[in-house]
Amino acid sequence: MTSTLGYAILTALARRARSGYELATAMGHPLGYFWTARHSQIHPELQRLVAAELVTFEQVPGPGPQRKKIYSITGAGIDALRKWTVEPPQARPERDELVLKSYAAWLADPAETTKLFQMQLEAHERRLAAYEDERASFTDVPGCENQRFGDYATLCHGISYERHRIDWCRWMIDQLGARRDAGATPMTAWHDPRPGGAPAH
Amino acid sequence: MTSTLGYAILTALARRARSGYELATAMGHPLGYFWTARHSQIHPELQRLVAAELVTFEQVPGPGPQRKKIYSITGAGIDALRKWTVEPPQARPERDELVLKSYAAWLADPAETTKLFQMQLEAHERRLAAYEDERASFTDVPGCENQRFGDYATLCHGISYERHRIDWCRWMIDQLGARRDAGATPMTAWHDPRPGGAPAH
DNA sequence: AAATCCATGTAATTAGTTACATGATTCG
DNA sequence: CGAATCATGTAACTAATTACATGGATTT
Repeated sequence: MTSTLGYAILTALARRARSGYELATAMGHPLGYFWTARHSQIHPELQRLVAAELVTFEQVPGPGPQRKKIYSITGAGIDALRKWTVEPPQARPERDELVLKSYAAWLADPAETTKLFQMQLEAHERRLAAYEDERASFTDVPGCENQRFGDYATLCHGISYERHRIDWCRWMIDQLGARRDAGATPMTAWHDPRPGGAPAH
Repeated sequence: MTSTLGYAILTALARRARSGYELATAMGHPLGYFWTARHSQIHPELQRLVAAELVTFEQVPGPGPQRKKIYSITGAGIDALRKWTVEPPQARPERDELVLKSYAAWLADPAETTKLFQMQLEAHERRLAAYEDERASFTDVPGCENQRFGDYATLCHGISYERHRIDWCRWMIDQLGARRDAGATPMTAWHDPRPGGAPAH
């Protein structure tokens, strides 16, 4: 019955008890990289989770109008989360505006399209660098029963995703700059660099 | 003013005129891989696009209650689409249920989590094989001013994406099976296979 | 005769964003 | 004293899905 947002909140509370405010800001890093919600969505969802007895709260004094609530996950909450974790995710329809733009790119000015992909490429490169820095702060690879395994696994996903995006943006930029008569680069050279030598990242 | 769905429809109509029904089914392949909508969303959006004069329609007889409408893009529609294509996409919050599950995986039974990732891996492998088959049907790489460039570019994106997902799922499965005491595999060996030898795909 | 496809629309509901509303504490 | 932070909530709106509603043509 619980929505995916509900499970995202349970996932966060399983790590430690938090206030609704903390949850809303935690939907920044690292949870926000793969699930986000505003406080206006979080507060009503917490009320539903409390009603379902998957979560409880403890009222603690201020700051603010003395009404800070610290939410924690219950035993039933942990059980529900465990079950949900191993169930196949419900298929979400893909909606990727940049890919859509690439599908319409034949209509646009190649120089302008190149600028767009250049900007996107740089954004992905910045994100990749930040993720790699963060990964470097791990001295060991946490075992899968360790809470920190989640941090590491999602970081690995982020790094892999940014690299995929960087590869594709670079290929797009190359295609957009290719002389029509000289023949475009077949994608294989870009996207299957594993066996032999490859363009350096 | 036009929504992204509006531009997705313009992108489809720029290729050829279609009925609302055809648009709804075209949101299957290939457009559906990066933008989808149901007919209940498409029909009202078409009405808005007609009102904005970005699209016109021609009523043609049946089948059905003699009210089939063939929509085509106008000159103003092409202009609007060209402008939109090179503008930076509006940031969409990431929502990835599988990554969220990986973040909660430390709580779940590793054997069950492995099953989940194994299923996901197989689905990605099937999709990759289908995309690669489709790519093989291209005898040349279309130039970026060619309408078919859009098909090729989005196909390349799909192939790159599926490979990234396959890499990550395999790494997850490996981690979940790793003996805790023997030490987990550092991600670098999986995710940075470029310079040296790498596990075969 | 029934099922499926072609074809277009509206209504109800859920998910999510933006804006509105309030108020104490802390830092500069 | 003003701005930022901590803190919780509701209201209005947009986006999107599911369900409701209709009906002719074609295939089994």
